[in-house]
Amino acid sequence: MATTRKQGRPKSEEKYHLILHAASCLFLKEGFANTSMDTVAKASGVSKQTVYSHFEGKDALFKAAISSKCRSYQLDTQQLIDATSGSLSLLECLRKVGCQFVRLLQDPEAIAIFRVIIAEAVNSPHVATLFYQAGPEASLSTLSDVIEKFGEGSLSRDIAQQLAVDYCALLKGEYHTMMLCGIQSPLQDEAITAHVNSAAEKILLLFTHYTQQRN
Amino acid sequence: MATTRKQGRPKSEEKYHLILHAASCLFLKEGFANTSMDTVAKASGVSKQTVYSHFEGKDALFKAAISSKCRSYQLDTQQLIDATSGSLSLLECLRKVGCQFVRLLQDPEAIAIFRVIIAEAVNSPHVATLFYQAGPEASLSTLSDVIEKFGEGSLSRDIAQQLAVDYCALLKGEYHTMMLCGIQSPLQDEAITAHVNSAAEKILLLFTHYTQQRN
DNA sequence: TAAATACTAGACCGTCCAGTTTGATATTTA
DNA sequence: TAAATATCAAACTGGACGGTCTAGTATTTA
Repeated sequence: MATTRKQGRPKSEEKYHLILHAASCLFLKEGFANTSMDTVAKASGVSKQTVYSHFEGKDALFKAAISSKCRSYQLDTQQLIDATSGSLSLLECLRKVGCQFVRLLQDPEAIAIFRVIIAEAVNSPHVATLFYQAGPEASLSTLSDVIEKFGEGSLSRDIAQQLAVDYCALLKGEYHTMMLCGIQSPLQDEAITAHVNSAAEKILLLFTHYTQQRN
Repeated sequence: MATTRKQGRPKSEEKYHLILHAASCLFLKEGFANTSMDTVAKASGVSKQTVYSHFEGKDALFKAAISSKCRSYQLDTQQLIDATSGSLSLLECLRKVGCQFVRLLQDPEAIAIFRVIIAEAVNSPHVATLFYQAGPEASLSTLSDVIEKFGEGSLSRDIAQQLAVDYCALLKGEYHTMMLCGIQSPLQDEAITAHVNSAAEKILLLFTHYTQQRN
């Protein structure tokens, strides 16, 4: 019984992914309510019945589509860990991760995910939780690891965590809210750098304040 | 022609407000898509036709309802202005406005407005802009006035503005995002005070840093 | 009183849409 | 080949909803 294959024609994995991809795009572009199952079927080049054979219903499809998108939106944690063991100073390290973070915040698709999540948070709390854990929570946790490491023992885990939250908050600033409201377009590269530098310096100031306090 | 009264029975102002109130509640609780005109009519104790006689259609009603709600969600600016001319220190002043701000951020109804605005930002950009100006923008502007005043000339308008944004960002922290995602309930009073104190101290640190730099 | 407008209750229309059903074809295993 | 399952195309069901229409009643001004 090594491989108990089901009898009959197997479900096409390709079609599964076609459907998922089309659904993700549509949900992000149009929102949950404005995306119909017929449209999804048409967009994936598949019959409606096939959509229903791969996914139980609209809710299940939404959950699957958003979940798959979440996976592709995370900070590059490996790069961060490399940075701490390298020769970078805290300031340089903060700048590096800050740029990554701001680019993530500015990404139109990430904004779209955020919008859809918030809109459906009441109806799909599970999806919202999933998104939060895969996105913000994971980023914060990595960032606070980095900060703690630079503290070299003179910074409690709590304070490191708090500095990570503060840094993210400063990086968001007003831009994030404005983008969610659709009244701010993504920043240019130069503006991003300037913004990140400013935020990183502020955090560094707080960091030295907290580490000195300990001495 | 002092008062050119229209002939016939006048529209009832009371009914207008009943409709608006019911619509606001429903839009906030259920969102735009999940609120039907029939439900609005029923909830306001008015016939459907009357709803349509007071408002052109669902979009117009939404716009009016959200606009009216926005008006009731602002920082108490008068109180802030009083505070600056009183004997309060900057720290005390920051604490005071911070508490007000956090309470606003935590208010379930304010969160609901935010959610609806974000969800409909693409379809109703005008409403989103209106909300942003009446809410966040107005608060920020008042707050930066206060900070600038405390700078007593040694703080440029730009820096004051930036500090105001930073303060708001720190006050939001992760809580705001979490609440929008529905994975955080409002803080207790003690927690609010602690959070506000911590943020205010950080801003004070930055404030003294920037003012000393000028000397 | 007469004209004009507001309001009600409910039927009605057209559309959209989630999900089902049907009947034929394709693919896979036994 | 036969049984089993996937897929397709298209029709269909049932319900929700935005918006209109009707016919009768209420209120206001001239």
